[in-house]
Amino acid sequence: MSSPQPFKRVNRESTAGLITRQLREAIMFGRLGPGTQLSEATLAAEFGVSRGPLREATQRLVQEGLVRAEPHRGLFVKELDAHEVRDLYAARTAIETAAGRTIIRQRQQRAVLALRSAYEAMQSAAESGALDDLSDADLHFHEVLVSSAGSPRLQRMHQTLMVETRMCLTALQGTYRDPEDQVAEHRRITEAIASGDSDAFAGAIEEHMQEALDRLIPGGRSADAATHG
Amino acid sequence: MSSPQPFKRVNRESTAGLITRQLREAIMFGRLGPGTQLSEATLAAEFGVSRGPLREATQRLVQEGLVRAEPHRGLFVKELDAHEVRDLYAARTAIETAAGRTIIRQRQQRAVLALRSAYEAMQSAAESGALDDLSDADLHFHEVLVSSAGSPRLQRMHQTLMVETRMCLTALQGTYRDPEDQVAEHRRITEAIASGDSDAFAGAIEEHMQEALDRLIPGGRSADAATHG
DNA sequence: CACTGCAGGATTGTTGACAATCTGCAGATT
DNA sequence: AATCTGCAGATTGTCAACAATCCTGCAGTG
Repeated sequence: MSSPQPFKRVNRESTAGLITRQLREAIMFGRLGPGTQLSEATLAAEFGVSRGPLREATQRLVQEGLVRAEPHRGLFVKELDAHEVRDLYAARTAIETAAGRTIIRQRQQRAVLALRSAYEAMQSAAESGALDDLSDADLHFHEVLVSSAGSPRLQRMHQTLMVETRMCLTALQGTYRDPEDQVAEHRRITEAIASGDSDAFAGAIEEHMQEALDRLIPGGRSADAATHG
Repeated sequence: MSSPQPFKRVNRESTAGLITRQLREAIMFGRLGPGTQLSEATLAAEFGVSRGPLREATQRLVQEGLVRAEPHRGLFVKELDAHEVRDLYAARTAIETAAGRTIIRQRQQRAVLALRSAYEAMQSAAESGALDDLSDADLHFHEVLVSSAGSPRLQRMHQTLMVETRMCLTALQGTYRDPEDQVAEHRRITEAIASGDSDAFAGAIEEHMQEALDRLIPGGRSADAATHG
């Protein structure tokens, strides 16, 4: 920013906001596994607050789709079955494709630089063999992709999806993947954007998502539209 | 649907849910205009409930992006400036394009039928000169488009966007538009999907959104990326 | 032996009151 | 005259208790 502004804004995050963030992270990284029931009283005691702010926090997570609320029953961490995971990646494909196309249409050089930088972070993480860092860099790459499009709404929707993505990755922690491949796919995405080839980019994203899906749902092929509300 | 299910589920909507819906509608249709401050105490009294459930309801609206919360200041109905409206339609374009492409890829005949039906509803509304009905049918068409893709996440994100869209339409109530054009654009969209031409469809949607934007922001052309945090 | 009805225990949904914070205005000061 | 200080009023943020609802297990009955 151009204005100096020597002091940071004082901590103005609401209690509910703090709790929301902590719970979200706990869910993301599997400390609260899928299906776990969240007891308001227990959590409130743990956080050292009353049930009011805690309720507010959980309601936010419900709206984000991370927590499922059954009336008078309780709150449960959402479980992602194969169908859900497919939907998640379909939604991500939609958002990220749109973001990339926007970047290409606007010929945003800054976005290309940011993506290259994010890509290089992945590369060095892969070289040093830090798999956790590589995973982080991977997610970060996709966040940069969407945020570069400059659409607050797209970005907000994407953030929610990325939290769920992290849940998936946490779930298959321990599974292995060739870091080379992982980096190469992102290289293709980056270069497609850099060269301004919109269709090549869309194809690369599509393939990338399919790749991820195949790893997450080994057996799953078709979505069988039979039981389809 | 095929399963009979002779009884509807008993009314199990929480108080907060009811209030959320009412507030949302009030905002959508301009009964609570942009910038209006929402007083918790006043609203709670009007709804005849305590501040607890009401707070829960407003929090949901905040997360949906319809209401802006300033800490210790109050809640304000969000105002959509030109930049926001552009973003809104960009996001809609992203979602609806993705939905249509999915439908085309899966060759969903049912979706084509549903779209044709929605299109015909627009047509008859246009012929009878019922502009409000035409407007409703228009929004319904886009909802059908997205819901036909069968992606819960896409649909949920789209619903939020459609509420904001309705806000925009409410704002320019009284402005006129040739119903013929409006219907024709949706005809092009429908036929592009029916014929399976993915790129033609994307073009039709793009153009449709641009058309709407031009009407909403008469002077606005470029998004000037200068002040772009 | 299977089904129905009911209390026990626990959880959520709701309420009204209390505390912290912000805005705007009156009054004092330079 | 302009600016700063402090108070009043109003609003939100938080809390602990009350009421309604739901699940579980057991006794009773055909």
